[in-house]
Amino acid sequence: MIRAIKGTRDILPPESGVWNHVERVAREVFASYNYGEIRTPIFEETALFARGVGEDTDIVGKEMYTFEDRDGSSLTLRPENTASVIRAFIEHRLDQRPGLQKLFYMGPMFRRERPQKGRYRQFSQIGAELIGTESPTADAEVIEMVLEILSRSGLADFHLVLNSVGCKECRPKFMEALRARLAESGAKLCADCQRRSTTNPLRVLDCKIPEDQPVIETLPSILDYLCEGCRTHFATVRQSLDERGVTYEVRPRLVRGLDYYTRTTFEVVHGSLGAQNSVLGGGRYDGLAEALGSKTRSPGIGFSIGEDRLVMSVESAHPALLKDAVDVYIAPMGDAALRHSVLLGRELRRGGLRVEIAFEGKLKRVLETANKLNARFALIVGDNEMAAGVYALKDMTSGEQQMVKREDLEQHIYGKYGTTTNAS
RNA sequence: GUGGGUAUAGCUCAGCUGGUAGAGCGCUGGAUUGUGGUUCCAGAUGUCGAGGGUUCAAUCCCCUCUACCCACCCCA
Repeated sequence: MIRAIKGTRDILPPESGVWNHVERVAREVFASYNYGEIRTPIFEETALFARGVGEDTDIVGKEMYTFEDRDGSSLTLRPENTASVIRAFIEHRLDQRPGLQKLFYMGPMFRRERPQKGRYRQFSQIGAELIGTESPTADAEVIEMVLEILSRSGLADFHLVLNSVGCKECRPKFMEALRARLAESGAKLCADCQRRSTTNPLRVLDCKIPEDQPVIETLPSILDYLCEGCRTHFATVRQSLDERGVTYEVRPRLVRGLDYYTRTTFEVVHGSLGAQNSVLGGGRYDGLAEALGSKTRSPGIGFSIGEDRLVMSVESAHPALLKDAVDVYIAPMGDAALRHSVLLGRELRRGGLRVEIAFEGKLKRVLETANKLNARFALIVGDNEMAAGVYALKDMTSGEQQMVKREDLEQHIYGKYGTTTNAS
């Protein structure tokens, strides 16, 4: 048997309905903030990610799906989308367009990691980029927007953590101080942290081992090293969030996995996700466009939601979304009734109802199926009905059945249930 | 890349100190020629993950492999 490749999976109904639900919500929210969709290729020149994401990141170092094309060039399946968006921004001279560039995307990304709960080799992200402003109010607006997507998707108990990682002026000073401190007292830390001290000192700050905490407490905080510009920028971001009523936790030890972040970084975590509790991450990247060859300075801020994880959280909060139901299940009795039902069903469908017509089977069997499919109504079409021009409409929940004229069907169905609420 | 767990029917899982398999759900038909949900009856479905070893005999014990899950690293 041929199976899906490790770390990839099929999304089947009814779960695919939850995916559609969160994507629909995201599109609505993006539209309300005036973002337009950008669709970039799924593979790019390897150099784009090497330069854009950062040579020293794990993503570039060991997780990319890279392959050689027939002409010998090196291509890579996109491990994230910000680099591609900036590449497109530069390539199409979007900096020359009026106003800010506000772009969103959704789609699959690829990283060759060991799969586990909430982590796949092909996974999907929903993200957005706001390019062309350094305004801290923009940072706050982007954060507000992404939280709006979460809450309108049905998530309630998520937690926003916020930090500033400084700029190319002040971060090196902090890194220097951090390395110095680690050189002094690093020997008291766990083996992992000793390794991190040289490979990725920032990660030491994020260590969860209780025994290491006393030492970690004494390590310098980035917030104490911010330059004047970064300090006021961060203060204004916080003020704007406060004024919007957005609650957050400032976590000076919040570390992001990509090299391009400057100033504001943020992350949202949610329980129910296992060890991978981060449902989205984002931040500002003021130097990225120039690093990728832009002639004009094009500061930006963006985020990306782990759609797989968001869906997982929404499902745990709203199991009902996984129960999709047909509105009307039509049970024709005999060939003439079936031909009649086809046209009747089409009318109801055009009226916006979710309708299924049983092509074969005895009435008892058909009603059984209607029941198993959670049909709200069964509509029985037999000789009596066709002759009289009325149909037996059966409410599958209450069991009540009444004869309804053709033109009154929709009214009866909607009258009882309002509009349909199917996720998909 | 490293560690742990699991692998038996379509699904969820039982299966004792070795004697080649069971339940629930689902599926098919019937009790009921035009009425589902609750009952009742009957039925179909397994290379017991793969390969090798021990044994008279292996789903069970041993070895190897593979897949999946969880965790580490790291991240969405």
